[in-house]
Amino acid sequence: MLLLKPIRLRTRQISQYASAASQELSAPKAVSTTPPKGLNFYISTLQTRASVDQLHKLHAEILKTHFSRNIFLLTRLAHAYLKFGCLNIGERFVVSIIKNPPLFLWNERIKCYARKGRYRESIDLYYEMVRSGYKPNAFTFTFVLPACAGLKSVKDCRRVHTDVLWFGCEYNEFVITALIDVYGKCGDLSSARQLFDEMPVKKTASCNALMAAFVLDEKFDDALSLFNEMKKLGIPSDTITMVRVLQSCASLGALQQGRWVHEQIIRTQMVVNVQLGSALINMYARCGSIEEAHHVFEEMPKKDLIAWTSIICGYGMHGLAHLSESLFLRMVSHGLRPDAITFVGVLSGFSHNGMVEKGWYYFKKMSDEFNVKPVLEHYSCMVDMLGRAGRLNEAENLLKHITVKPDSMIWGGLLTACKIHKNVEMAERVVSKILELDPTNAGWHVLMSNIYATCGKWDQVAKMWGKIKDLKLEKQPGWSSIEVTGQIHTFLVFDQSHLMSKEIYSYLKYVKERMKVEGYVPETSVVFEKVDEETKEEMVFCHSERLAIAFGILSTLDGDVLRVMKNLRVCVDCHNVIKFISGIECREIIVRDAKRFHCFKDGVCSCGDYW
DNA sequence: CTAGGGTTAG
Repeated sequence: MLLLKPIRLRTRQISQYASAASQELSAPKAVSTTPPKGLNFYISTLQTRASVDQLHKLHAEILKTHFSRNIFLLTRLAHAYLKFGCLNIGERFVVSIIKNPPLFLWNERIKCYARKGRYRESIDLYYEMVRSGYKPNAFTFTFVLPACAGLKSVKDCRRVHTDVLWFGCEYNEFVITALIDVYGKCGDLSSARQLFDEMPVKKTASCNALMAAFVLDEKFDDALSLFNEMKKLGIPSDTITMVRVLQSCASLGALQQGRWVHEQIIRTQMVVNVQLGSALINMYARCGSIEEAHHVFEEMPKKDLIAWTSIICGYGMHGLAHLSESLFLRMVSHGLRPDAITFVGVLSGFSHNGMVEKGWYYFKKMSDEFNVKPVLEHYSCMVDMLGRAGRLNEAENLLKHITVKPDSMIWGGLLTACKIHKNVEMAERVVSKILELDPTNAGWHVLMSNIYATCGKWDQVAKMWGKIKDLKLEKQPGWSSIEVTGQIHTFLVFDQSHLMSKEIYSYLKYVKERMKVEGYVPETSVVFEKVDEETKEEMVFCHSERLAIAFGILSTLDGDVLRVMKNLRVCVDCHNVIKFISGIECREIIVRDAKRFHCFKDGVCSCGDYW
């Protein structure tokens, strides 16, 4: 109690000085006649400086007074510089003048390093501080923990976490939220969840942090249940919550839920800022409704680079490369500078449409005109584009001459092209490169064995599968999902676990018979195992996308659009069957595969059978 | 004298 009084007195004193100072500033002539300024004047003026420039001027003024060696004032000055992000100047003060900085200055330094992305230095400074005998407080932890997140360092995170307990900050909600965030970003979801569960009072920010952890770990269902839980508990959602929820809907392909969230945003008159707008565009695009994505885009009052990039990528994914290009040109005419990601969107769009010349043109334009240096992803688009178009030698040549080190994915694009164009010789060359870089991924072995199978080299196929078995590699199973009345249903290959399994299989049988009447022969070349023709038919018959679509047809109304998601690429036979179903059922069927969208309507697909 | 969670591709 006794301590409070002088502090109150001092605050009043400072504000008196401050108002005197502002009067002084509005009457410039009076400067020479005013009495010398006191310490309090400088301290309060320091807090009101709006720019580094103003701070420099005040600094110069202080150096001319007898306060030039006043540690208290210089500490505040260093603090003010650090608040503006002037790390070098701030640090110079600490090194040369302020030998024993007070806690708040340590905190500000740790924060400054962390915000500049110099995470290691931020964390090391924290350790140095503790070693020097300072007691960190809750502020310290909320500054150093994001640095641990930046490095994704669980080791540092745990060490700091023990300090949180040791110094008694484990009940501070800011600290807990920061801890949830770091554990989430480091991939330790269970620690994040445990901290969250033990929180007595949960708030919006802590929910958002856990939701981010779910999304990062691809636990989208959990993210959505947490969102529902928030509503039940009466915890308000904000734009950050909505961004996370929309990301989850986008990943799940849950269009109906996404639409519902959009309605909520409109109903609650939430401000649609660029982040939320981009998240909406992305959700609609990735859920197969490019029209709605475009609508959101046009309605956004302010569009930044990311909003433009989102819609450009959206059109690219949907195989509408000409629209993607015209939006790109519109963006440039609005004076925005495209970045590396914008070009990935544009180039991948051309790649899906086989527009090789346009692709090359933009690839050159990128560095010549926009000063964007090509990185691995751009080369990857070009290799896919050339390879898919059958220009395998050009693709291989490009890969040999790039300045960056190719990864297994980019070689993988070429390997896929080798499969499409049945070039075993190049494939063998390519796969050896891939296996040097990524020897334990079963996917490459499978792909290579499939290439051997297309050419009838069954002894080699057997050899590849032998390797998979010897190395105990696991093949990624194919799955597809579909949203029906807001519920996501997931199917695996051969899946018979669904409640409507019987109906699904008999529907598919019916489709097959109708197709056979019209002269359809199952495209069994996609089955790469040496089994008889009948078994092969059975195997493609049970592909997951087919099960999902059959279920969709059986459980929705005539004319409803079906939207299906698949983790791998669609096989040729399924592509034929889906085209047929879209014709006989008069349905629009939109399938999102690992790379792009296929929109089936009236017996044809938007990809023009090029994928 | 300082606080936590956010947008785009592959």
